[in-house]
Amino acid sequence: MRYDEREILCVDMDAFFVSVEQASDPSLKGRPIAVVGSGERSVVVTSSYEARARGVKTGMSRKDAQKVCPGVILIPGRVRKYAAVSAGIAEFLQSVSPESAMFSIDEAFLDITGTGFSSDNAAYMIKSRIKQNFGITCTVGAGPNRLIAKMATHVNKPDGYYRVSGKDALSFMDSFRLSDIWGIGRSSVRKFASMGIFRASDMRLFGERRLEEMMGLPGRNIYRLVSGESESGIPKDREEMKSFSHSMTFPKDISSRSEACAYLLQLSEMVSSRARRNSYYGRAVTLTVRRPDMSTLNFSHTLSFKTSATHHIYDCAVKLYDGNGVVKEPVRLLGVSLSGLGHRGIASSSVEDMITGGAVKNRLYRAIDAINMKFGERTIGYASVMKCERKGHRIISPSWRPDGSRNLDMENGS
DNA sequence: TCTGGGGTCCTAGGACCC
DNA sequence: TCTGGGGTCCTAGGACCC
Repeated sequence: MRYDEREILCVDMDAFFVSVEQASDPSLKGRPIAVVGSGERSVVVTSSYEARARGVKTGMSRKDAQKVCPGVILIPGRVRKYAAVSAGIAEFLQSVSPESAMFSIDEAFLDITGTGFSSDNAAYMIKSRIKQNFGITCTVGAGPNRLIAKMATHVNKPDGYYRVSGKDALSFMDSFRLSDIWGIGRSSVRKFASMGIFRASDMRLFGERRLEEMMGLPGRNIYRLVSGESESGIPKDREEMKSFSHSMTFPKDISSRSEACAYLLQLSEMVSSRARRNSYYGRAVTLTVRRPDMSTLNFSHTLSFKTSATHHIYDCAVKLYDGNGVVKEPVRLLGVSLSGLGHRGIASSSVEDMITGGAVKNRLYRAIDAINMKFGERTIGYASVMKCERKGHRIISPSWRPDGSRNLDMENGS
């Protein structure tokens, strides 16, 4: 296999949210801490290495974390703070190479080919500057493409560095279990295990042709992954969003329609105000319903027009709720998503609205958005939403991007 | 008192049109 | 009238990522 003569770095922050908390409160250093969401049913998002050593894992419920690690310090996440640090890091990395991009809030790729830096020099410089300027450590992986650079960060984590040359790429990939390869998830691992394939080397022995015959295109793509093939280019920051969504797991499963509708209104408002703030309009509304047994259903409907109006999205969500018999069983989670996005729409003025006062509603949304922007989320809102037990807007996620229209306007920010 | 939230991409069948 | 093919849109579901 041949690789381009490129030097790609992957810069991965170590326990990012936790590290930011420790940098701003040094008394937390060296202690078992975990950043969590705020709901009763929220989970661990990130934990310190001390907590990990005592069994705390990402995705664990708060209770389980406290059970395996008594005395663990649970800290509700502050997304704005993390986003600000992430943006600072992005700016710094741009100065190292203009061919760089944050891939998520805590991870970046750089192409340093032609910058005059060797991978080793760039890596050590980046590590020391990030430590100096932001008070946190990171791990750098280097390789001929993005996949290998990313996989190389797994070798010496935390606060490490590892480089893989093009000629070592295959044997490097062969050293991983399938489950540790970026892009191969639990479901694929299970499927391959049933075929007697456990490691990258097993799969390469199995052969690309056979895999493609058995699994089609996805088989071939996975074969290429385990062979260390991937794009070497740096992904440009995506400018256009494809969808906006919000969902909510309730403290207790709900079964009344009126309660569900209040939450649907709240979720519709969260989605549509985000769309309006970023000048998007969407056509497709999807309702997500999770049952107490965790089974999850999606129902969607495509409107004949693009909209960013709360009442259009809400009406659609309620129709999907009513039209699919959702009310018959208790609900653990509800979600509303808007997709089919574009920058032109009819605001809140469908033809019916022109007659029924949509233009008035449109002005009302603008006023509500302006007030909430100025004085804080939900300074003004729907009365039925105010009754909701779960006020939402609190759960954090590591995937929010430091810029653009990703959701940074959450609470618990600084 | 198990199991969050926000995204992207892909597949597959059916409807519908040419 | 019968037949088939291609293309696109819609809906539902799944896999995977951070």
